Amino acid sequence: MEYDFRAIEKKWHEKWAGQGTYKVVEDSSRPKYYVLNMFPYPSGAGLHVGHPLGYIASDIYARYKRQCGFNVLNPMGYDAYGLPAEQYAIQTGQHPAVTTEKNIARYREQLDKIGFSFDWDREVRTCEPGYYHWTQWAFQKMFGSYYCNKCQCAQPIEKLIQHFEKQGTAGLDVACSEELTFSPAEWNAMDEKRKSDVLMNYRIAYQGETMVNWCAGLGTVLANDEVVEGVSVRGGFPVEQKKMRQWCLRVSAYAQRLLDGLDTIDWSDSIKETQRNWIGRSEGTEMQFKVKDSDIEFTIFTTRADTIFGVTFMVLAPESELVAQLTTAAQKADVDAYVAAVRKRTERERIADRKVTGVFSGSYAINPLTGESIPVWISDYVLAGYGTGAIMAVPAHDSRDYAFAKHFGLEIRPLIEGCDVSEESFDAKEGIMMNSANAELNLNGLTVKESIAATKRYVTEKGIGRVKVNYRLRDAIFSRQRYWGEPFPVYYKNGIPTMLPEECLPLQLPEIKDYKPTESGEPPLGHATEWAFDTKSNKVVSKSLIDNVTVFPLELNTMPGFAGSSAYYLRYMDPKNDNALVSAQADNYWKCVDLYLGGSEHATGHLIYSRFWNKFLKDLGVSVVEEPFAKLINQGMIQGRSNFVYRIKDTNTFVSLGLKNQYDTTPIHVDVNIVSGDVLDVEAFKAWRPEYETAEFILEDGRYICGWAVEKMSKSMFNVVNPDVIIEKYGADTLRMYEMFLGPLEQSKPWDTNGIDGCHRFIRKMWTLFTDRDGSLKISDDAPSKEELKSIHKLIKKVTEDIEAFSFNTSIAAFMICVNELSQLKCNKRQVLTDLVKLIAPFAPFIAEELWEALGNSTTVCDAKWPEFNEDYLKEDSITYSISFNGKTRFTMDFAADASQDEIQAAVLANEKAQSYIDGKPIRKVIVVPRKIVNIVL
RNA sequence: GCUCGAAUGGUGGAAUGGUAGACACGAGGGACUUAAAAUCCCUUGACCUUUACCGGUUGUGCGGGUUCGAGUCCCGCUUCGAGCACCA
Repeated sequence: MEYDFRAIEKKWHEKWAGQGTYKVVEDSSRPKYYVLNMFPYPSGAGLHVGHPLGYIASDIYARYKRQCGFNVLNPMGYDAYGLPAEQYAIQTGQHPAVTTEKNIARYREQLDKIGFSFDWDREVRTCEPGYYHWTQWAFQKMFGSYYCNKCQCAQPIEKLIQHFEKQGTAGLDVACSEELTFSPAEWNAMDEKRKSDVLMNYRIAYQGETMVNWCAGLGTVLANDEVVEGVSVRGGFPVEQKKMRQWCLRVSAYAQRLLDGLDTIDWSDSIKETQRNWIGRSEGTEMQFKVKDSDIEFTIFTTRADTIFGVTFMVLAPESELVAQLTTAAQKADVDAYVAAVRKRTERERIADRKVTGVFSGSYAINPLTGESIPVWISDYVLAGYGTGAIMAVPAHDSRDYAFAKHFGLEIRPLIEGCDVSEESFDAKEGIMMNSANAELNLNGLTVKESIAATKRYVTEKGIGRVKVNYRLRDAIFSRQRYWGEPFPVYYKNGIPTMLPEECLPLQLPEIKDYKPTESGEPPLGHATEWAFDTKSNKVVSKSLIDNVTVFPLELNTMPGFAGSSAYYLRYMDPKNDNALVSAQADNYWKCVDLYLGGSEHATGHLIYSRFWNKFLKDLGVSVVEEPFAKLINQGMIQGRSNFVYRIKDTNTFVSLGLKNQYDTTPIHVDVNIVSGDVLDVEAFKAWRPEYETAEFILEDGRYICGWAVEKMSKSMFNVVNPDVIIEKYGADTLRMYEMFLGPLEQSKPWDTNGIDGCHRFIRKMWTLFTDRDGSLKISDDAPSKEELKSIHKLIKKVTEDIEAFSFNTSIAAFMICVNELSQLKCNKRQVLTDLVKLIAPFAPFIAEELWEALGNSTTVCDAKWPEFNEDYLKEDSITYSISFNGKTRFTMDFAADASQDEIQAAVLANEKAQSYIDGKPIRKVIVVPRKIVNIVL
């Protein structure tokens, strides 16, 4: 019986499919375990060997858990809506629905070959109406909710309306875009449109006129996490700030819960830290400043209330509404010019060029503690979107204020004893205060910390300020001016956004011919002809029927990519349910994802949105847990290992790596698939590109050696390795083993096909443990020897510990050692080999099934009980200790395994050789390290 | 600038404060073979010593410290990676 992996893998693939081996149903008699991978975007390029890394790791864990008796949910699906899918469609000139379908089929084919234990009956696709029904449903629920700060949860908007009717805004503590004040009478007098606008200020899904990241290159607005350094993450197009009316999600309302939740989940510190940074909680003080010779008051936010006596000017953000109010007639021309100039600058220019700029408004504010008049300036170093868009400037103790003061020649007043502010500001929150006293408040002599507390207390009591917590986290912009996304289930009733009745969901994405985005931001859905809502028949009808009486226009924007990926883990629990996102019964059984695997690049995107979305669903009573992903592992990226050939300049001659320094050469990327062990297949190279057909080579030792470098795996570097090619040559089991063997799961590491032979040899070596050269099974029912039992139980212990710690590379090393030992021992004992098959099953399921069957089992190895470790087999009769003097090993001694430390110590000191080292010198210390070393310190 | 993480042979990487370099690749040598492939065995951090065996020195980015003993812990750097960044 030769190890014919192609036949074996085909056979088991069919059996698994035929027998529904991986079908999962809720089973209250067994504990559940939910393993999940971040589902892929089905891109046009197909999978490369980097993609399945996380899937393999989670599949190993899922299979292990199943063998340990858990009912394991391990689903897979596709994140099919969104920018990448649409960009690919546009590039290839095909409809996104067509390319998406094609790409999914290709992904599925590739995934299937690797032997995953996915329950494909639970597959979800975000672009299918049966799925996005519930994305739209959740959006409607968010629209119909506001966030109560008192009870820290979402509430139905009807409750808020009742409050307005009875009390207006009095006694309200809710999340909002801006603080409004009105009486019940005023509320009741509002017309429908006005009421709608007011409620938008409170809804969790709301429409707001906000500064957005507008990307003309992609023809859409983007969320903050989709923009890096002023350009779009997708495509790298410039992004500018623009005021637009957009749908937004009030993620900021959940900032504190998102922060607190981090302490309850098992995620890496680095990703928690990233999220904490992104949420950016900052505890400070809001203070009122009166404007001189005016009844205008404005509020600033500061974390350094203690420095109030050092304020020498104020600064407003150019976008602030106060700018118009505070600018004096004399300064108006200058201010207008400045504001216009700032508006012209894109985000990118602001980042690239951080010049100090600003303009005086002409007004003065009154310092509430000193009564001094202080000039109010306008500068773009103050951001409109953070705090109140206005600050008090303390140049002595803030480097930005310092730079501004120096530039415009404003006063710098130090407040901390002994600090030198002649060259730079003293920003540290330490030291003893000075120059900080008025008739009622004396901070002099206090530490900075004490002063902050004292000032907070003072301004609160005096009613000139209050303690305030600010967050950097902004609301998520939820509209995209693109075609390929979930349509909003919204129509416009005379300008008032209105939700479609729930029974009309899902609102299906219409087929249109021209789905390309437009530079002006006009959504492609504007081209749809059947895109109006008839409130009489509750049907989508032609736009030509719009009469704004019973037939109204539908929303033209679509939802962003993260909409569909925010609650998909819930849908896997109950993917075919037409009546609910998930049934209470399924939800109560599976609860949350126990193990979530994916890349760390989603730290500030998907992983925030998903947590937010889940918290909202929890408030609604749909999700049963506060945090959706109990444990998160971020697998590292697989990088490419590129190969180079060296062309001598202006020739078609290529010189081997070792000789290239003798010539003037240009390195050229060469396809890694025609290079083996850094040796170029010269004939394949000639056939690779027409221009190389006549290439000549300068060889060393008769071979052409290529150079190499680790780079991102990408088509343009010709270093993409397709898993299909590896599987064809070595089999899926070898691929799985090798991906895990490459290195620690969470670390980025380069793919190097050269090393794969080691894993393939291991698989074949294991095969020969079971079979004779003539192909017959060579299993014996004799009792195993002591050595054999020791070897396999060492493995059981190591592999069990390593899987629990997700240290798969070291467990594979342990397999290699064990199989080597068993080969040396010529072990053919059923008991030992049965355990070996059970242990290898999660890693190499195909060969495990084949051998499991060969051992005479009729069930699948997936349900084979995980072997139990027995410590007795590892016990040794005697242990060799190294005897050291002053840290240097001198000789060895054997002791019984159960010898006590005292016995060992006494025996060593009585030993003749030891005596010769001691040689009458006093012994300071004897250290007996269990099972290892006896160190005698003289 | 702030926060977090990393640095070990030619390569990927192992090492609860206890014999650094497991395991694998690559390389070198050998066995089998007409030959090759496949397979198996040996060597493989560097340096020194030796005909050989044996033996020695040194060695985990750099500089200190704690300890009988440090890749591992502490302090101070260097370099690389990641996140945040006029966030008041």
